[in-house]
Order: sequence, then C-alpha cells, then structure tokens
Amino acid sequence: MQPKLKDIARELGVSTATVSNVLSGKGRVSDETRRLVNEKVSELGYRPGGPGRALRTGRSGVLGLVLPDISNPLFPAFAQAIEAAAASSGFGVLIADSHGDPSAQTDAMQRMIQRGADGIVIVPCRGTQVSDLPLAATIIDAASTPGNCVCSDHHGGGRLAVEHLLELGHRKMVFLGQSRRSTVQSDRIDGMQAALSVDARADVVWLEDGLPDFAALARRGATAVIATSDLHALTALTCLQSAGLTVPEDVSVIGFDDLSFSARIAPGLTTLAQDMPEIASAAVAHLMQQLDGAPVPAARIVPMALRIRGSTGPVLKTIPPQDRPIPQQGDLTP
Amino acid sequence: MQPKLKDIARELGVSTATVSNVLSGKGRVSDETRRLVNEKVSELGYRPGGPGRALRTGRSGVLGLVLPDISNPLFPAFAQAIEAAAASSGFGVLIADSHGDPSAQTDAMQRMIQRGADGIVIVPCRGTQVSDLPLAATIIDAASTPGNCVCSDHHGGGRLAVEHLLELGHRKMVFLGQSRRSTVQSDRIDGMQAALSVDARADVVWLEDGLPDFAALARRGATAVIATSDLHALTALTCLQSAGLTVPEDVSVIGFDDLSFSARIAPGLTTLAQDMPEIASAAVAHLMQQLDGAPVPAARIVPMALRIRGSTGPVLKTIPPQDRPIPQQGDLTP
DNA sequence: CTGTTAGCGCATTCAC
DNA sequence: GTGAATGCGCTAACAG
Repeated sequence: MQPKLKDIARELGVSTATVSNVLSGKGRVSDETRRLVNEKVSELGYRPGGPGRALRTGRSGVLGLVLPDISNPLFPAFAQAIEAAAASSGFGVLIADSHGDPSAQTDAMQRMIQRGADGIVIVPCRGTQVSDLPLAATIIDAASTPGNCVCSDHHGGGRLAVEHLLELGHRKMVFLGQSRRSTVQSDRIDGMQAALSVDARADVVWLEDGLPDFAALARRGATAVIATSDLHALTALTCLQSAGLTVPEDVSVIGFDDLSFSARIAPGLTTLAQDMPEIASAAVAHLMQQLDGAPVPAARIVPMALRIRGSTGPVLKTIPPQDRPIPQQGDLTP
Repeated sequence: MQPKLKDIARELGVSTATVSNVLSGKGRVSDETRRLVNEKVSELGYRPGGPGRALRTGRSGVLGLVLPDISNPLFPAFAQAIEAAAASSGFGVLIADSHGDPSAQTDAMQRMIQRGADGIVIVPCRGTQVSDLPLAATIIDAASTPGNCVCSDHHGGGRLAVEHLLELGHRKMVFLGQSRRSTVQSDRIDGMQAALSVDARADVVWLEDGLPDFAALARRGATAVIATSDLHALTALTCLQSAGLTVPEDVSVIGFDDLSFSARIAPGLTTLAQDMPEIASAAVAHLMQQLDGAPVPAARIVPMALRIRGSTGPVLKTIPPQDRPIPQQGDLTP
C-alpha cells in the first residue's frame, strides 16, 4: 500500500492539511514542522496521488491526444514530441485513435473528458470540424482548416522543395500526392505550384488513381519527383531504381516529413522536415494558456526545413542510362 | 459544467444512491424509477466522471504504456494495437517514453502509478530488469528476458526466414543486425542460425560496426540478406539497387516487422510480421487477470508470420549483372 | 502563524 | 425499493 497523506500526518501527530501545506509550499508552517514532514515524506517515499488531487482541484494533470491514425508513420515523432512537451509541463498524455472515423473521434474526445483530461490536442480526421468543446482544445491540422491552432507551413515547404530543384536546373517535375481530399497534401502541392518559374512545368499525379509508371514519366522528360510524403517518395525511388534508373543522376526525388527510414536508404532522401518539437511545444503551450484562462491565442505556423541528402542533384547532360557505366562501390569488409 | 450525479438526483427528487444504483445495475430499483433515471441521464448527457469514481473504487480505468523509444517505427502498430485492446476492455492508455534511459523508465513508471494507472504494460529498455512493482505489470520483451510475459516468437521468425530462403535454393546468406546488445535481434539471429542446413552458410554483419558494402558481399557469393528489421532490410535493398544490382534476381532480401513502407516499395519487401493484435490483446488480458486477483499467468509466445512479397526469389544461374538486359516497365499513364 | 474543518464526485454500506 | 450517511485522498478556505 502506498503511503497516504493521512499516514504522514498520523505518524507525526499533525493534521493532513499541514502536510499538504508543506508539500505545496502554500500555507505558513514552522520550519521545524516542515523539516519533520519532509523527512517523513522521503522516509516513506510518499507521492501525492492523482485521483484525490484531481477530485479536489478539478485538474488531473493529464491531456488527451486524439489522432486520426496512429499507424501513420509520421505519428511516432509527433507523439514523442507531444509527450516530451507535456512531460516538461508536468502533464501526462492519454492517447486515442479515431481510425479516421469522425464518430470514433467524437467518442474518443468524450472519453478523454470523462477520464478527467484537462485539455485535448487533436489532429482531426479529414474533413472533420471540431466544434465547441466543453474543454480546452488545440487543433493541429493544415493552415487552411478553420479552427486550426498550430501547424507546419506546408505551403512554404512545397515552395522550398521546388526552389531547391529549380536551383539544380530542373524544369520538368512530377508532383506526387496520395489523396486529393487531404488538406495537408493540397497545401503542399499548392506551395509547389506557386514556386514554379515561368519556364518550368509539373504534372500532378495521385496515387489514389493507381501506381504510376515512374520510369515512363522520366522517359518523357521529367527529371524530378516531389512526393507529399517520404513514404510515397520511397515508392517512387525504389520503382525508379528497380526499373534500372539512377537517383539522382536520372531523376531527383524529394519527400516530406523526414520519416525514420529517410536517412537510412541509398541514396539518402532529401526531404522537408516538420519541426516537431516546436509544433508540440506550441500545441502544449497553446493548451496551457487556455487552462490559465487566457483567451485562445492566434494560430501558429511553424516553418518547415529542407534537409538535403543524396536523392537530389543537378540535371545532367542527357546520357541514356544504358550507355552509362555501372557504378561500383568500394569494399568495406575485409 | 458537466452534469453530476447529484444534478440527476435533484432534478428527479431521488437520492444520488438510487441514480448510482441504476447506472451500475447493482441495487434493486423499481422499473419506473429506472426508466426515469435513464431518461434524465441521456437527456442531460451525463457521464460518470473518472476522478470521483477512481477515488471511491481505487480503479481509474487507465493503464500505462511505457516504451523505450516512441520514435521506433515499430511503435505505431504496437501503440495502436494496445490502445484498441485496452479500449475494448474499457480502459484508457497513458503513454510514456523512456528514451532508452533506465532511470527515465523508472521515473515514468512512478508517474503512471502516481496518476492512478491500474496497471502497466512495459517494453523495457535494453538490459533493464523490471522488478517488484507495487502494481500489476506486463512485460513485453524477448522470450529470453527474465520476467517476460508476452512476446513474438522471434526465434521461430528467424527460422521461418531461413527456411523460406533454403526452399528457394539459397545457400550463402548474410544475417544483418543493428546491435549485438538487443535481445530481440539476438533471438532472431539465433533462430536463423538454427535453421541453416548443413550445406548452407551465413555471415553475421552488424550495422553498429559501420555500413557494410552489400554489393561486395554479393560479389563474394551471398545471394540473400536477412535483416533483423525492415528498416535495415530497406537499407540493404536500396544500397544493392543503387549499386546496380537487382532484387531479387541478384540478391533476395528479407526483413522483420512489416513496417509501414514494406509493402509500398519496389520490389515489395518479404518480411516476418508480428501479430500485433494478438500480442496486444494478450498483454491487456494478462493485465486484466492480474487486476482480477488471479495469479500472474504463464508467458505467452505469439508466432510470427512470413509475408512473402517481391524481394525474395529463387537463386538464378549466375549471370553477371552487366550482361543482363535492363528491365523495362510498362507505361501506365497515357 | 498554525491546524482544523469541509467537501470535490462517486459508490457503498445500512437503516427505513 | 429507496435514501441518508460515510469516506476514498487531497487541498482551499477558514477558525484558533
């Protein structure tokens, strides 16, 4: 049995309130009593219990994190960042997965409330609008979503990607998305379109229409692919490689989100990374301000960062792949 | 303000005990009163609040999930499965990340206890031993870890991988691990070794010693690579491809864990998948039994499943890569 | 300045 | 069949 406030008080012959005062540093307590209490506390290894405190103060020190799909590969970094940001504010994190289902999302939020969460960080399902919660909430979605509180500058990320390719001499690109209905993907592609110079062109291809033939796109002149996710960039890269094309010599490839594998493939994947720590701490800070009774702060847009790796390179004078020598690698193992 | 038990009671002119009895279905209540209460409850949208209940019953309906590294790409599937299993038992999930640090792990567990978690599911840091918790706990690690409660049959997975390759005619393989200190990886590689036929050989290579030259390994006769994670298999596969070798014609590649990208690359990655739903529900069930006062159940070992995709194929009569025609892909886009 | 009292929301006695 | 009383662990307001 964990020691309770009452145990400390009884053993010391003082009241529970006195012990509580010592621990919270609030009420005035004599130095002698304070010393005794602190001693006993560390002796018994007392830790104030959550439920009692929550009941009394109306604050649980827990926040809910509602996600549309935990299995999304971007989630680990995100959850980790939120957990870290919350922990540094002394908060715990309760997770829930809505599986992309709006009614499950509403359910999940209800359950977080019921469990006593002080606030909710929510990444909404596509097309869902989160409205009038009886609770502090922070919405993380695309900037163009109404009610959004914190997000990455997806549009700016798209621009950076295209600008990088333009500098390398690319003028014919492919923009690769998964779903037209994703606001984040649309924002990214809009940013790409906006950055195209007058002499550059791009085709937009959606994976929801079926897997495109990347080698054929290259044969028709495209020298670069920008995908709205590293996952799709990886698909493009491996399709190109297994069709005998070389990245980046034949085609440059860029992704988004700097997923776990992106630095570990050959060539390393150039990508636009979200600043997860910044987004997470902004989201948690946003929540804390609401809890402190401040008005809902303005939306915060966090810039994305271009991480250049081996998958992008300058446009080469056109040499048909079959005429080029097969690249050789040094032998590292004796 | 959320409605309280007292609000329902007052509006109906009954006592809070009666309302509580109706909701829990325990004490005897007249059908008429029952109907009235249920009506009022759904009218006001009353939900029993967690903290009050937790304080009274000593059960919070929340379990803690302590992970060594949320950013591990295997985690999403795992967290999702645990969350689903917990939710179907009416439990919430509080997450914590120990960042591989044993003291942070202990801290995290303390905080879960403090927050009132009823039990803990823990994937321990490497080399950590979890001992005598004042709480129900389920440890998920390798089978060879003392105290382990639930895990995949990593050894059997290794065997399945090698058996698959032997059937395809492979006799010279490379086993690729990341860290010698990982019990899971060791178990997997032990299983691989155990399944080698007398005429087959394998070299074990560790990424912690530096990135090997996969093309050179192939030139010296290896026709297959089995990595202890899809992440490392992907590294091998892309290194081979960018060195001009073809998968699976020149070298077959197998990974572990069926990560999110594994089905989306070209060729699709053959892999050994963990049965996450089964592991998660076993872990949660294990916890529930302890909470119900049952003795700690025996450890449960869940089989792994071989998912064959395009990255493994039969050994071909040796044709040097440069003499083979460059593969062509059909054009899907008009 | 110190310590006692009251009550957060709920479920469980036990009288009626 | 129902209701009043009790206390889970803790802290805010109050009396000593």
